[in-house]
Amino acid sequence: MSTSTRTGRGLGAGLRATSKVLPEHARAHNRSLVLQHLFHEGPTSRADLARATSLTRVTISDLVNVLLAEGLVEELGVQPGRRVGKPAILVGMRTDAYQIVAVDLSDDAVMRGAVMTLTGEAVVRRSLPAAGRVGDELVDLIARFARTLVAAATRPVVGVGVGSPGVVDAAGRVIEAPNRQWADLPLAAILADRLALPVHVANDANSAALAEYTYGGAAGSMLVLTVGQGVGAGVMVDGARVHGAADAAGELGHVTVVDDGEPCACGRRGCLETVLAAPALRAAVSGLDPAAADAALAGVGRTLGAALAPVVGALNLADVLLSGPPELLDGALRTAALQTLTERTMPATARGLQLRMASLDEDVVLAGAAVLVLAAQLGVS
Amino acid sequence: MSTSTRTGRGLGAGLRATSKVLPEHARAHNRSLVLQHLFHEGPTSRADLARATSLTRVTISDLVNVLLAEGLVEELGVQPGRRVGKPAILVGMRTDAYQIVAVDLSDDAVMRGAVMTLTGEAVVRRSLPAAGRVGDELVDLIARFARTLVAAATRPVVGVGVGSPGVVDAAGRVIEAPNRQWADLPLAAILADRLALPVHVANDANSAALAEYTYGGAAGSMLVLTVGQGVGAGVMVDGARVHGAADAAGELGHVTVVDDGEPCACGRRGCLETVLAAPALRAAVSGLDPAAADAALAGVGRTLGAALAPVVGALNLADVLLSGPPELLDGALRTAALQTLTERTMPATARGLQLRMASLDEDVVLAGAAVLVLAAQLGVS
DNA sequence: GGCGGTTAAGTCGGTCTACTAACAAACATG
DNA sequence: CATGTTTGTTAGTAGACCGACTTAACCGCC
Repeated sequence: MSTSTRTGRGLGAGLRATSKVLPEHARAHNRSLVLQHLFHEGPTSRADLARATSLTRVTISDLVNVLLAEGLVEELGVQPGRRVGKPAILVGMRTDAYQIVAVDLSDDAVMRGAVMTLTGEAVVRRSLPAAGRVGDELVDLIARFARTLVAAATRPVVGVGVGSPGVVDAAGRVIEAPNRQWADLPLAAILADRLALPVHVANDANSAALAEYTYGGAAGSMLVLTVGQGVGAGVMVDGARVHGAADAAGELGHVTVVDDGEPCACGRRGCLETVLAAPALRAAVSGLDPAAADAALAGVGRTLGAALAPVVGALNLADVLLSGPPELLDGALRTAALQTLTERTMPATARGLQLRMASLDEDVVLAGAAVLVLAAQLGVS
Repeated sequence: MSTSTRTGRGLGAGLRATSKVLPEHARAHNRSLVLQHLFHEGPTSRADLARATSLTRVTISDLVNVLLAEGLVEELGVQPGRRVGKPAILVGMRTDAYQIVAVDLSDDAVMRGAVMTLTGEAVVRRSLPAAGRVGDELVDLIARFARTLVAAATRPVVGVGVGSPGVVDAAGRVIEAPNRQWADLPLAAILADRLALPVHVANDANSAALAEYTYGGAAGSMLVLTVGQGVGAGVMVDGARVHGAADAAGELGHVTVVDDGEPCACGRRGCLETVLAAPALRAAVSGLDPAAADAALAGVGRTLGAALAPVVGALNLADVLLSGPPELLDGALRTAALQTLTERTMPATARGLQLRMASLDEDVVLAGAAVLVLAAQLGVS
């Protein structure tokens, strides 16, 4: 008999909080399963949904009836193909019945926003100069901006998604965003209160990763590098977004990659950002003839490849995506980076690895903000 | 109305399989929640369990009754502290009522195994020379070895855990392990069949990470580097083990870290293993006076720190653990690696980062194999 | 010493969820 | 036109959790 459960080594060290699961949560999960299938695979009959989810037809019918009543799905008539038996009635997700409001704060000079369909397409676009606005004033501006977007929506709005620079926790609290003079700011909660809508906030580069995963068809183990004024990253591992111990996952821009390199805005030297950010790349190739420019870009590519190799090796990533100006990234730089990456990782790791351009354009962050809402409100991603 | 759900960009690309959840799965989850609490926090009253899990006392009593009937928990009398109200009856997990058989295949010369308590302590140890045994012959040997361990157990055996080199998928199939001449070998299924017990197999370094997480009190975002004949790694992200796109996560040993470095067994040059594996370290310091040896080790530490910086930055890890010979690792090497890591990542990342020795000794892999069983059979980790 | 207040645990009935079994509807085929 | 096949619905059942009530055991205070 053992009154001393704690004689083991180091037991009881960390409290791994997990929360209870009720039958209703199970139902919510199954409901999401149905939506997820309809979202990614298109209209499907109840019987096929049952086969795909391995739930019974009865349960599927029940779930579909609820979704029909909510207006999230609709019946689309009988399936075209003529087969034996009673013809199936197709059920499809009404991706145009609801809309999502997305806000992109990654550019500190201009706030960008859109009303989007559930499939990630912008219906209405707005932007607003925001240079110099910081702190609470900026929050006010965002709230007003979001309100105009909500007003511009032509369908009921499911929620509001925000991609913000800085460190953002899972609850949408901005832990720190120096450029915006934000610290420990519960941005999601504030906006949810003012807009009376569900609001979800995440780091902009992490949002980009979500967008490429959900809308861009990227693999479940992948990394997205966003190259713009700075360099950011978002990582998905085994189909889940990586948050990190202090919600700061993806901070690759300020990892040192060049010994005794150029000084960086962060105060140190040789950060990835000092060679890979768009301004740095433009400076590196300005005034050079094409061949020399390619050589310069290839050099950056090799540096990038060397920096990514340990990450790819440790996580066995399937996709590495570059998001940013294609004229700078999608050429010698990408080729050299892929070659270096392949050379510096073992074949088992490099096999099946892709290093390609992100498939979404400058709307990545907006689309990712939409995915935040989609995932949280409907369980679809 | 939208018959064209698939007009979005790239929708329907990847099938993200998730399986249905039934109420009984919810119950299994809640049951694990109770066990998890008892395991990590020690004996607890039903009422306290209810408060900790936010389930009701009714449900907790029901779950506890089932666990009592199974002999997994026991009543331990009233709580010592005298307070108002009816004294609570403590319920404790009977960590000595069941045992786990663990096998460590990381050393190709000798197979190590143990009968372990649920708290990860070895009760019986066995080892068996295995040099030269490969392929099916080795599988036979493992099966017989495991059978003797099962026979040596003094309590009912919950299951068998195996830590193996090579790439192992979630189902315990060894995708490839060149040294053992294994390819696409369903090791877990074979052993489960022969032993008539649940068997779980995972990569040895990944097992080590699990062990440090569960028994060693490591954070939920961490990386364990195992340094021995070779170099392996296991990664946990946000409390979950990383599998990787092709189940090859943690292959850091063969990431290139030195340009034009020493040739490696894998056929390439300058792999981390060529500088960090125990034989390489011993060779690097042999015949040197202490100061020169420390300088050599510090050099390796700096190389290691530079290789880990991108990983730590991308994942925002809280812990990096070194498992291996302390006389080589726990000195100048570790200090230099930590310093380099701190210098090469941004403060937000480096803050709260620890680089320390693993807290478990040479039993790490065995303990990790036990966690495989613990997690899969009882939901505790 | 008795009595109210407090906390722990068990009991009973109700709700929710998904399942099995059986059935009606609609179509293709011979 | 009968038969077989597939779809979707209806009715009944078992599991899982909860709220409300009850019993049990203890403290403290008049």
